[in-house]
Amino acid sequence: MPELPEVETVRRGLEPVMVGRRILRAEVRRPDLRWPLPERMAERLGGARVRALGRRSKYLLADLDTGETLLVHLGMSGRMTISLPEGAERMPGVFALGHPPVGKHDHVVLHMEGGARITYNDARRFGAMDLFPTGQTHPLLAGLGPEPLGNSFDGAALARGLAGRTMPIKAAMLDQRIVAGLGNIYVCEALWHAGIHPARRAGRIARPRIERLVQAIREVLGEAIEAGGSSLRDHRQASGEMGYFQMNFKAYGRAGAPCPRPGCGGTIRRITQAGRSTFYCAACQR
DNA sequence: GCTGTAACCTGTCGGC
DNA sequence: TGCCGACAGGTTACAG
Repeated sequence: MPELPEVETVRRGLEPVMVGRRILRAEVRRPDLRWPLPERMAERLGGARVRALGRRSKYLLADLDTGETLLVHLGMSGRMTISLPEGAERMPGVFALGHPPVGKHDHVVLHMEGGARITYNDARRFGAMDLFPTGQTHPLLAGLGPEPLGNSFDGAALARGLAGRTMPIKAAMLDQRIVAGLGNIYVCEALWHAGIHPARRAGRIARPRIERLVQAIREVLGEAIEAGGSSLRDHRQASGEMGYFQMNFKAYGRAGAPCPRPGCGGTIRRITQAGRSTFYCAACQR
């Protein structure tokens, strides 16, 4: 699913209906996501006020005034959608009024102060939720590498992460310990922009090309967030709207199409690496 | 310790 | 129209 831009888009959509507001009631309809939901989650969320809504890598983090933080991961197919009751005052980021009927894969529903309803839907149940003491580091966050849009991510940091690695650069960029938040789509896109072949050994990429890759990652992620993420099968913004970055894909999902780099003339190819599809241009990615 | 692969679960799409 | 297999944005466990 959702890679960093999609999760950030969802976070921005949820912020106006969550931050500063109380969760009046939490409804757990199915407790077995990737792991069982935390004990008494509905009781622990009910009545809590959301102090802040942040993001680390692909995880959403809601700090509550109960001293706990709600961690949410959307897995491959998870969605968080907002609905407002009929007749409610319109809010930024929410364009539809009226609560839709609860769906088969709506696993958790948060009834918010102000009338908004936030629904966590995840058909494949690869997603996760947990509660942990605010200020502590959750085990799932402990080993994460630098945020690709943060100040600590630069050529030197990436070079340190790749040093000595014999795995393909594509696999290394998907390793959340090296850089956190990238997934299959944006790794393919960033490697295309940087002109780096996805099968190249990670530890053998020259420093100037690593710098170029860092720049490509920042640009691709930044542009994707501005476009509201990419909507393929499952992703929607919290408002229910689609994202539009898929219109800008240069390599991902374009097997057989001409490489869009001016003057290249190559063709986008699809290969399988570590069981995942990789799209690249063999002519201009070396 | 590092790397590659299978598995988790469900929906969608294309081919026959 | 219906069935079947391939594939899908992530992450973990395990084998080599």
